[in-house]
Amino acid sequence: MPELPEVEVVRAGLEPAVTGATVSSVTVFDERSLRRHSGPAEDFVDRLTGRGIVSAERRGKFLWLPLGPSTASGTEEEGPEALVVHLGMSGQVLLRDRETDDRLTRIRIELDHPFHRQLRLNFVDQRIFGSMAIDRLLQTPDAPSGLVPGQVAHIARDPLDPQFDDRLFLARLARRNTGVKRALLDQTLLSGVGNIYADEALWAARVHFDQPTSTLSRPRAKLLLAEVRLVLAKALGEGGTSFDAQYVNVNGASGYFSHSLNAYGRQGKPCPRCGRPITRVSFMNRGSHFCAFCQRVR
DNA sequence: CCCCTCACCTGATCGC
DNA sequence: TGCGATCAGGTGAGGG
Repeated sequence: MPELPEVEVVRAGLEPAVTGATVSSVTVFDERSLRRHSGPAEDFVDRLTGRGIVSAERRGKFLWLPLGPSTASGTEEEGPEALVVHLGMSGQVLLRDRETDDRLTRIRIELDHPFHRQLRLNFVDQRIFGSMAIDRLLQTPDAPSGLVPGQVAHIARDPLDPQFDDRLFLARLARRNTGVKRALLDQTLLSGVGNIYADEALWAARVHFDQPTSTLSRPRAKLLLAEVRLVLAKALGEGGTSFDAQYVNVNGASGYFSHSLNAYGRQGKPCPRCGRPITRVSFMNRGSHFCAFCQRVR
């Protein structure tokens, strides 16, 4: 699902259900879904079983559930840990009762919750680009208040984060020597933006995807950042973008934002601004959708 | 250090 | 119906 709005929909759906719950059992059906876990499946299962879940956090497209103290004694000086989830291209976290199975479930986590009683988290992932992992929580240099998993430490804040630093972003962007869409997709520069919302924000700001970052004027860069924020916030308000049942919230429901797309997936259809057809070109092994009239390199 | 390409995967869908 | 080709919203390792 997974750009910022879709991941945030999952995080927000998970939070009330998992906070205060205890992991009662873990089943790994496909070990490839542990690609970001350093260790075998048994290690993942052992370290997760019996742990309490403290909250549900997110940075960019990474999601994590901080864990309470381990019941295994003597190892707590290692510091706090979290269950890290990345949805990749096709991952879902589905909140179910203990009887419900989902096709393509790669990992199943069963929870006991004081109010919601017995729950089941099915991690479903067609392409297995997503993953779960247990990772240590670290203090990051840019976050005096926040702990993030080690594997998320290099990810920048997202533009909806109140602590996102606009001036720092604009300065780093201007120093880049690449095309602006590449920069938008670079999660170490700003996080949460993927192919859909990059194309949508570029369309809204009337910027060509391959405009060199070094020649993008500061006013246009600021406008682009503002449009990134707008499109992310709007999509979040509509429950994310889903074209099919692949992108859903924790209850399996789809978002509505696909009805609001102006450029992404609309090749051949009229640009909502000027009426000329939207172009699709291959770029970075994916599609870039833009209006060749409204969005020109300059 | 920065930038870019590519490998990693499966399943749904489309055209023949 | 069947079969091969094509496509999909992400990330990080490794080469230049």
